[in-house]
Amino acid sequence: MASIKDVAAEAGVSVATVSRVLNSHPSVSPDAQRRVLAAVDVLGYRPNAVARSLRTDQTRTLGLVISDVLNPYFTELARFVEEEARALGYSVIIGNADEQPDLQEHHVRTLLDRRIDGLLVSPADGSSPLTPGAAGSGTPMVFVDRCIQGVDVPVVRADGRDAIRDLVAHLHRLGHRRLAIIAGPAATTTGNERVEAFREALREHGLALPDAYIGQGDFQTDSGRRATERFLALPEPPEVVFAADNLMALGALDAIRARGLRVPQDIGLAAFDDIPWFLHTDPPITAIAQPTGELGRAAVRALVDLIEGRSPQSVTLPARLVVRSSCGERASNPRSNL
Amino acid sequence: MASIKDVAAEAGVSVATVSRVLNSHPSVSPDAQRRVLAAVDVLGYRPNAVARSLRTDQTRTLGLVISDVLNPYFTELARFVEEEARALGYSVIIGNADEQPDLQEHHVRTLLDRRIDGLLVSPADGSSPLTPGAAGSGTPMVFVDRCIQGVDVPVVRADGRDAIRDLVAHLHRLGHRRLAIIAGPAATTTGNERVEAFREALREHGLALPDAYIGQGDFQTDSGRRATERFLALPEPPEVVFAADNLMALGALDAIRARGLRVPQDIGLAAFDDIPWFLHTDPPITAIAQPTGELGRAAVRALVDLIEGRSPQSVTLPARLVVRSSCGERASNPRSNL
DNA sequence: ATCGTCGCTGTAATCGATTCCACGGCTCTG
DNA sequence: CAGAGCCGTGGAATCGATTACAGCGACGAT
Repeated sequence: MASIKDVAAEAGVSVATVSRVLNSHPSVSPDAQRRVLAAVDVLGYRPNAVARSLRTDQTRTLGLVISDVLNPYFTELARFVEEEARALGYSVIIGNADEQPDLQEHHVRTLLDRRIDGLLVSPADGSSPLTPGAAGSGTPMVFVDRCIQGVDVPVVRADGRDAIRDLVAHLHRLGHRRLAIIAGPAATTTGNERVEAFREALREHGLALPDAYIGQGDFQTDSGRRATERFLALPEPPEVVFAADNLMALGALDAIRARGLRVPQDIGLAAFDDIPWFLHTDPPITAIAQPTGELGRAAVRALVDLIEGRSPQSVTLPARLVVRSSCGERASNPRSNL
Repeated sequence: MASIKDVAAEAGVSVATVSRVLNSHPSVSPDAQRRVLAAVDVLGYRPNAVARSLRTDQTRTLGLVISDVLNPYFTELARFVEEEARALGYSVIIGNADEQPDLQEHHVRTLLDRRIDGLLVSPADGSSPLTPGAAGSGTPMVFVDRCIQGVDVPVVRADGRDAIRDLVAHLHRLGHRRLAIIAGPAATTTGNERVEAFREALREHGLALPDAYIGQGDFQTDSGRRATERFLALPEPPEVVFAADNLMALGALDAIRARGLRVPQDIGLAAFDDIPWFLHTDPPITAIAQPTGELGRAAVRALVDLIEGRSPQSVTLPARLVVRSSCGERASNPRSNL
């Protein structure tokens, strides 16, 4: 592949001049510029980003470490992140942690080795040592969706508290009293927060959240299935199951079907995270929607602010309840929540 | 961030020795090795992958350009690709083309600029000039899922012909005669092939595929919706709609619902690409499943073969029909297709 | 005693870019 | 007309690694 030297030779100028033309530096004569551009064209030259990065100490690349690419919520987030980053002139390298702390470590390390300009992380596990360490390594970093307590890094996330309160009110209005939750891993902030918000909302209605109604999940389909099976085996099973993410809701649906039960007649189901498929499940699933696009864009903007020396603030956006029919009542206007 | 020089100084050796230790070169004294390792530890040194890549002319990175990350099929493919690549010591950078040729160009160019060691592409559009050009650029390349005719590059893909024949036979057995297809873009091989296989399978049953029963889609949800609306407005609408990918099937389901029709009583629906959600839609959707994991792994192995100087062959794996109930008959044993 | 060999180490070139500095030639000014 | 200033340009240092080559002791063989 042609290098800057080849271009310089072809154009009859020095590499310095070629570099200046390529970086649109002002002091280049029109003639030299023309010759360089022609040489670039002839040779099909493309600057070597690796060499450039080494010299300039910037890669114009952002790292994004997400907990699980197969989760449509994160896929969507990743898409928006890439879009916004591209608009700002950055590329994005995605690392998929698959909810495994050591995989998360691996990706953070790899990305840091590549000298990415900034890191966007949705930590799978707060207790892993490297990720906080990365914060201290001087690489700009922003948490998205989830965070690690006690690490001083801007966080961009959605607050589901109000939406969960709305959900519980909705369920209470429908006459449901025995409400269960499938929680995420205790190591994640989103795992804890959603349980706490749920518990608090229940308390406002004079309801308790017994331990038996808290299923321990890990944000993966299987754990939703297992937790639901345990609920259904209880002497007094819950009337509604609320899954803390969409994959566990899918697992819950599996488990309910396998028992030969129907939603919502026999048991209600609601989920955190709304995805297009929830409209088409049997029945359509009531869910809490996060403003994924805004989240992704805000996260990139915060990170780029950090990289370019401005100081960003943390961002918290509201989530909202989308009522469908999986808890016992079809939304009054079925088209309204499409 | 500490560089190799700092480590050399700290350990009291030259940079050459440090490099040798880091690359486990044989001729280093145990003493020097110990001192270097200690220095690495003290400084928290990590080799700069950018500098290393510049010198060695290899990045140990693969590029993967896919047509649409939001399509669960591609997401899954990407996951398996990353997994296999990691096992072989490579990282993966994903570029999402969003079915737009110019975005695809952008990503291919960016990846090439980064001097990735190899490129895995699922071309959104065969007519774009850069991607074939990239093949000539000396960067190893493999097509996955889709290919560009006339470009001499190994292809790893699934052949849906037999599965489509099975599907048509299944539909015929159920008494359906008016079968329509929502095709993918004509510029993609998968777009054409599926229509041709469908047409051929129909012919075997003495059925025709009138133009009115071929909807032009672009593998996106909306196009599935629009094509289906057109089908339903026909004086004699089809009895079954076969969508050439899962997103268009989703759109078709939307359109059918919006008309107040029921699946499968009023109209049947089948899709190419099977995804977990199809089990939980109303009704569960009959689909053609690709061996995504095998596809992703085979693609990476072929690419790495190419990179490391072995000569890989193209791979074609069979897809298979998964019968559910969206075409009029519940599978005999509902658990058998989970 | 001398020479070759072997093991270990350091010096320096190199990868492909960016950028500081100096220099030659020109114009402008006093 | 001399000196200052500016413009365009090239030479060379630099980023952080890898690696060819040479040097240097120690040791064994002759």
